[in-house]
Amino acid sequence: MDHSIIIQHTQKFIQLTAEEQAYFLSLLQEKRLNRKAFFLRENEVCNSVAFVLSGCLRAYSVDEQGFEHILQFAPQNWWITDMFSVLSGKPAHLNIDALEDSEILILGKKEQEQLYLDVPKFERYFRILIENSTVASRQRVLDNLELSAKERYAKFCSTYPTLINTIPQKQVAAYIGVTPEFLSKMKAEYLREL
Amino acid sequence: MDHSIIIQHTQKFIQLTAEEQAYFLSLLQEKRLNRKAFFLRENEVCNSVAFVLSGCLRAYSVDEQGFEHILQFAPQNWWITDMFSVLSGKPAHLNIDALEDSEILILGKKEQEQLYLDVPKFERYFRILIENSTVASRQRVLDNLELSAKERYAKFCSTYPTLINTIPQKQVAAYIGVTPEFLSKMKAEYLREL
DNA sequence: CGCGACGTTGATTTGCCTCAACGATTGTGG
DNA sequence: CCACAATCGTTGAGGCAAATCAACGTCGCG
Repeated sequence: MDHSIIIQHTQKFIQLTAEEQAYFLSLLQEKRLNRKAFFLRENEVCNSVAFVLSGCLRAYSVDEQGFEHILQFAPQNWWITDMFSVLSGKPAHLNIDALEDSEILILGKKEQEQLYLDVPKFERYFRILIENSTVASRQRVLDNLELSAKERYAKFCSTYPTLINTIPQKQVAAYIGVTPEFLSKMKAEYLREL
Repeated sequence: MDHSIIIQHTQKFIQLTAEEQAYFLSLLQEKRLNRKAFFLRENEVCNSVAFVLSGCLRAYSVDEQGFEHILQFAPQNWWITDMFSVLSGKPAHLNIDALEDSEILILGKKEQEQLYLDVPKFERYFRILIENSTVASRQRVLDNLELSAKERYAKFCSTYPTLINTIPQKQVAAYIGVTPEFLSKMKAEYLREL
């Protein structure tokens, strides 16, 4: 696996010495996830965070009628976890699995806390990531309140241009909050307009 | 104004000496906001965070058709700001105003950064708050995806029992994402069932 | 080959919106 | 202190966006 990817990612936010890089990598556990394999199942307690080296993961919940609703996609260079479970120590509400064969690096909660103590720069790294995550999820709340299904689809296409061509369309539907049938009809109408 | 309220709030998360408390308070600027007065207007750059001592604020955006969509209520003991604008230095998308006569304490961005340097415990305080905020807004995204309007209303009532009786019903509608007319009809139906 | 997952399309239904009219309450200026 | 406007909540008739249900074609894969 190519671990340089995660180092490159940290370098967008903080400067690390070679020793700090090596130490950081030593705390990470690598793992392959085949398509449909789980990183986390609901009702398990989650005590780690995953970084995606290749492939794509998703976090979703399943409602009473068995429908999946996707909270987050995590393609290359994204972190993913159930923050509620990690912070509270309670069982997760989310499922996290792989949409395609993927390679991930896992950072345990204990290792993360130790990392903060040994290399405080990482506090900054993760703080920036969580700040961005908060801004993004708040914006998504507003998008769901003010945009129509068509507008949400258009916004998704412009925000995640690479994902549209790689993941099944029904996964996009489960993210923007419409049925797969309706998304299909929207696309047909959209293309007819061109 | 009763500044002890904010000290009590910090004490839920961190332990402060008398000196640290006094220093913290010295960085805060107090302000009265009458009903309908703004803390922030969209297109302004926001460079501070507000803590509500009394009253209630709200953060909302206005769509193309002039409809308001509420992202957050901030009653007593809540912090509120446009995090996107504070972090990026770009113009705010949100409006923040007072639903009733309110008293707030304002912490400027510079003062906050100085506070982190002088009393690192506050990094922990604000980190915990932002973590909780992330978990909450992510959960709200899922709620909007999987719950019906009736269920969202029921959840709002159980999550914010005090707010239901103090704020106008149309504000609740703008938060859960329905028209005021439809919320009225839902309530009528709800009461008829009892 | 045959099965399962996916996408498409059509007919029908429904949850929620739109528009309009009407009291009740609040607040405000004369 | 009253008159009036403004805001709010309620109710009803009708409309639309999106869901539901069902049928069918396609593709990848064991």
